[in-house]
Amino acid sequence: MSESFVLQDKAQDSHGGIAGGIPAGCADCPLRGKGICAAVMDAKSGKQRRKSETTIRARHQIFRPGETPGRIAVIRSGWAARFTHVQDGRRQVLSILVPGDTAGAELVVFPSIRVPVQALTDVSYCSFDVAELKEIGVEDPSLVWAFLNICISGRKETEARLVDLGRRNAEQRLARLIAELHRRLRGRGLADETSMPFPLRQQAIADALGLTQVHVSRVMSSFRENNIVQVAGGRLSIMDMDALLDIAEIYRR
Amino acid sequence: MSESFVLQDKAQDSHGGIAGGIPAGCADCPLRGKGICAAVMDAKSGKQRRKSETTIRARHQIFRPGETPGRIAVIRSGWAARFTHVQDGRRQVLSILVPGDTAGAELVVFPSIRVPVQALTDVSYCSFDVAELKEIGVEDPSLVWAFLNICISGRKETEARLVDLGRRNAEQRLARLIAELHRRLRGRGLADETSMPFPLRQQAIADALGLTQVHVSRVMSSFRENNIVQVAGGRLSIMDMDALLDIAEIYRR
DNA sequence: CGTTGCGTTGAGTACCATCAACTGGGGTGG
DNA sequence: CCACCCCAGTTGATGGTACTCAACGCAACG
Repeated sequence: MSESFVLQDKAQDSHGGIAGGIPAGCADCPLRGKGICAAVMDAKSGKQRRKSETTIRARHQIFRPGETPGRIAVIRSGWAARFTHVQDGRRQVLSILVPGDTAGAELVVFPSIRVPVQALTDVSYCSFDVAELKEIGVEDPSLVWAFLNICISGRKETEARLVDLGRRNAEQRLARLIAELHRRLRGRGLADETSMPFPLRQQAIADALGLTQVHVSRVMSSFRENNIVQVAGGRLSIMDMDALLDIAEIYRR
Repeated sequence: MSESFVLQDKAQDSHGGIAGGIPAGCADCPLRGKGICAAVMDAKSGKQRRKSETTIRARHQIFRPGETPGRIAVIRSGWAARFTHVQDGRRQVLSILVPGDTAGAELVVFPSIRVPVQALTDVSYCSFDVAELKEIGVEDPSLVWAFLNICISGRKETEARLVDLGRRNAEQRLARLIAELHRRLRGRGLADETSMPFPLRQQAIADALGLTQVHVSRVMSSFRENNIVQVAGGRLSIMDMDALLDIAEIYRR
């Protein structure tokens, strides 16, 4: 259903305008021209500079609750998850972040982190200083619109997940998660037509879908037995896209 | 968990600044000075005028899917719900709107309605023209920030609900819904310490919590039997706030 | 070669759904 | 005024999806 990432691919401005001002390391970045990066680099003032790229190991946290990092992260490679804990220690994953996604956008409004972000694989990300972004925003509202865009898209995505948890069974949830991830990765050139990188542990899937790891295993097994999807070597292959979308209740035009 | 409505009560500017430009009907509005209304009325340009107040009957829709109303609604009285349908006809309520809440904020980014909004009671609301808002936003970014604020707060709320559906049982979900609504209404002076207006049908609660109406009835009954909450005459009374917050796993400082 | 992490599988169970019957209030029309 | 219906909610019986607990397989790793 919802597009998670509607950020319009802005006109390729690689050779025009502020070409000379492109921060080092962005030149070859596949995310250049999209999302926050596009908005920042389109900004009239040349103030903002990408902070140095940071790398963080799998299982470590990019943002910790209570922190006030003062910077927003754009994932450049690897997968991460935003999550919360409940009383008894179980987790709920709020969203899964793949390259091109933004973490910590709420810092524009709230100074401190309430939703920790954990790297699911080794992750490298670029940081943007919130204070600088705000300054730019004053002169150039298009940046703020870009934020609004990201925020509203993210909310749409969260709401889609809410419907899944409220009104769909485990098979549908899993089928939809897979289809959704595939669609997002495809849109960024990170997956081919029937397969994609898939570093998610079953526990992470369970935490995202409101299930237990054991049950995710069962549903996965049933998908495998029915030749619908298969996971091997860190990749997921969709063997029967029609069946998958059928279970997911996603209809192509 | 989350404040749904963090919009700072801006300084009372009723007698300063643009006092002369306050649209008719706003003068006595309790929402004046909050949220979008505040941002619009603080805007330097005097362009925006509140559209005439609209009233809509219970069960009717404020926004219909596919529509491009070109205006955003701020609920002035009554309750409404944003929802979606799934294949088999069941519904999932994405959020419940009470006076002061905004409906259709996504129209700033997407022109057409994807999430219908239904009035749960008779509802009256004020409309703001999206095109005009955008114009104002160009001159005065603070309006866009107000939108960001609303959007991020809304997302926080949705995510809190996501955790409920993913990781909490029916009792906890209901307790949390009640506590949350009470907190929101309290913040707007629409509820007293232990009771609030409560026009929700059990089916609407079920649709919000991912349950069936029958099960909501059972949980409600158990709350009543344990003297925790009670619904009568369109109002809900919290007889035992400690027990309620305890079930909800909400801890007061 | 023990350990650790991840996934699989089985047995028993709980929570909530489903189906269905029934109550009671409020409106409407005969 | 009463019969009727509709709507919202209650209650009971039954069943299924997903949870819990637990054992086990397997690969990676030190």
